[in-house]
Amino acid sequence: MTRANEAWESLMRAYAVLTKQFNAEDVWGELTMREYDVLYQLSKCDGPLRMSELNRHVLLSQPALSRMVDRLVERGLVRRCPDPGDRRGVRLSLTPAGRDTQRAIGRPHARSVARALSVLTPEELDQLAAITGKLSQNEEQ
Amino acid sequence: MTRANEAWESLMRAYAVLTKQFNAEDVWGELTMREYDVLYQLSKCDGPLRMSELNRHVLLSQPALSRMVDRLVERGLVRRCPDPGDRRGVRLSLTPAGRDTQRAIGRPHARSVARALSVLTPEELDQLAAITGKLSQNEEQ
DNA sequence: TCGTGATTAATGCGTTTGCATCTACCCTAA
DNA sequence: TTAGGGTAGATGCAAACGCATTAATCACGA
Repeated sequence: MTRANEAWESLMRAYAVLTKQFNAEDVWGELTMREYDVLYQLSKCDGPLRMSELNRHVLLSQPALSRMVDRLVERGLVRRCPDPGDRRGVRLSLTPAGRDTQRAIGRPHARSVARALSVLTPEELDQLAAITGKLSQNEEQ
Repeated sequence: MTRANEAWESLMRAYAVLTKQFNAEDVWGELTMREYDVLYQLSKCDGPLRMSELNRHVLLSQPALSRMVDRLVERGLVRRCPDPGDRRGVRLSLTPAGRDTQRAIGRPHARSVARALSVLTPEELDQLAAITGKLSQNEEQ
């Protein structure tokens, strides 16, 4: 077993353990964690986001994301507008209600995250962010 | 945004990007990535594994895991035996065919992993493993 | 011994997912 | 201008998922 494989396994394990822990917390209200993730990704970019761009950051297949956006639009949390420059495309953005919901859930969730990662030193947090950032950068081989 | 939150987001992003990348590789044959994960977890422990223990390491709800094991048993890859010490429990282990399948898929997948993580130095790999290991250790708050 | 609460895994059921496919649109080159 | 290949996102459908609940067993104290 190489070092790379051990590192990946350890990363997966941390992701699984922490995700389960966060999911068990009682902060999600009317959303699932996956739905929150979509709202969060949209909240980060001020401008509207393309479906395909959003799909790159979310762990869902393209059809699953398409339908999840359907539901979020129906619930009044997300807006789906045609892209003026590309009539195939779609521009997604949060509605005010969507932004409120994201914030209301994001606050306590951020506290959970901070608590779970409080076992790390500030240096380790920086190292973790730097290393994982490097990993997601070279998206294509 | 605290350092902890940035680190967690970066970790999530790396997990999403790499998972999608691995999933797109043509190495999974008759298994899904989630099914492979179950076989892999079983392959790591030589002794039989309890359902609840396995569920701790896999990103699936308890009922979903129960039914996935059903399918894997039906396909002859996993054995489900009663636990002699606790008649509520179940002991899971790989069949020879399950072990073969895990190895056949694990080899090329391990190469994909090594390639994807080759952007990191050996020191970074060690740091990543150490830090994520620390994260999954304090499983309970 | 018995009863109460906790734990383990399975099942009913409505919802969500992924795969394959489809439609609509973009883009380049002949 | 138009044909052909590529890309964006939606849809049909079977499979898989999560939530809530159940059945069976354990464990401990009265």
